[in-house]
Amino acid sequence: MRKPDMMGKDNIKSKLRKGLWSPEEDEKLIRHMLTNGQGCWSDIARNAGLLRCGKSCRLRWINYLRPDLKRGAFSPQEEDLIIQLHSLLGNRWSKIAAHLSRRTDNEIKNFWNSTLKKKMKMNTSTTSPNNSNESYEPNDILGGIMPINEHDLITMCMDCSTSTSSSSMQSMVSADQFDPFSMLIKNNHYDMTNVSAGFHEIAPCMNQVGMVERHHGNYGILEPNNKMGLLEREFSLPTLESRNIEENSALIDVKSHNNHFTNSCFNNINRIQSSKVEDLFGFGNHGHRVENLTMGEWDLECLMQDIFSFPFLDFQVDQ
DNA sequence: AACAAGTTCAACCGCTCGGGA
DNA sequence: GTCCCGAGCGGTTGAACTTGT
Repeated sequence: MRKPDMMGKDNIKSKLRKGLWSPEEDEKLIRHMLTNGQGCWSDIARNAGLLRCGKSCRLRWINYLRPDLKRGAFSPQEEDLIIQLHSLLGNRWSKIAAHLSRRTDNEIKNFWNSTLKKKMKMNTSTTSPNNSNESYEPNDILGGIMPINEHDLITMCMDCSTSTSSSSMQSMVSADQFDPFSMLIKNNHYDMTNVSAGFHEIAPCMNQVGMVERHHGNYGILEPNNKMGLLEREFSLPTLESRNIEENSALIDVKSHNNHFTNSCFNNINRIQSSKVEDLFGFGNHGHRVENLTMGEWDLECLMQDIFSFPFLDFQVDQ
């Protein structure tokens, strides 16, 4: 025998609307959010007079109705940044979104799956005939790869020290791919000579390089007294705290730095030899703790933050 | 003009995680 | 300790739209 209230819950659940949102529903939600601010989503759904579950309201607000969203096509800079971040973070869309101003994880995910994935695939097949059958799939975590052009590859080969055999280099870098993380380490002056001793020797250093914790994923707090017109979408909301790129008026011009990037990278190859960073650190094995840090925890945020301070990445004002 | 095939993207689903009782 | 609930995340779906024939 089921409890009466549970049956009531089921009744309510079955009455909830699904599918596309109507303009009326949108307006109700916007109006409620602007007058009452963010709270418990199931309460919001109820109080706004919406026959939707809280989850649906949250998604609609975050991905579509939020007034501080940037709509429209992704700029080349954003595209580059997504590629870069995805090579480092993999499918951690929310983390990637946190570094793109006013874009949602859903939007980025869709953009990646519909556009960038194909582009990467095409790049791979044009620059590397040997890999033509392989789809572009970055390694799970920091062993991610980044496509580069043939010129850069040649440059890298020339820069590579004589102590590095071409075969050992190939074991780390395929014809059109290389591992950016080694370069990240280099640019932070981490001593890669001892890297194979284990990640736990490096992790403490990472907290000493001015890596200040930054919080992501908070979509801001609404001003309850905002009286601006609903449909004009000119609400004065606090900016998203995590939207650091444009707030810093800066976007990475990745392409122009491939040479710096790759040269720095390969200056380290003779030290790192053929070991991939993920192998050295055991990143391939998710969930393993190394000195109280899991991969998900060990300051990817800080790492990403630090990436943007690296000298090899010029920041340009995006206007 | 009509249809098929391909693409995009809003929304859903299932899962994990954290906090509170 | 564990149960419940809400928030958030990533994968997936399918309707709407676009492009090709």
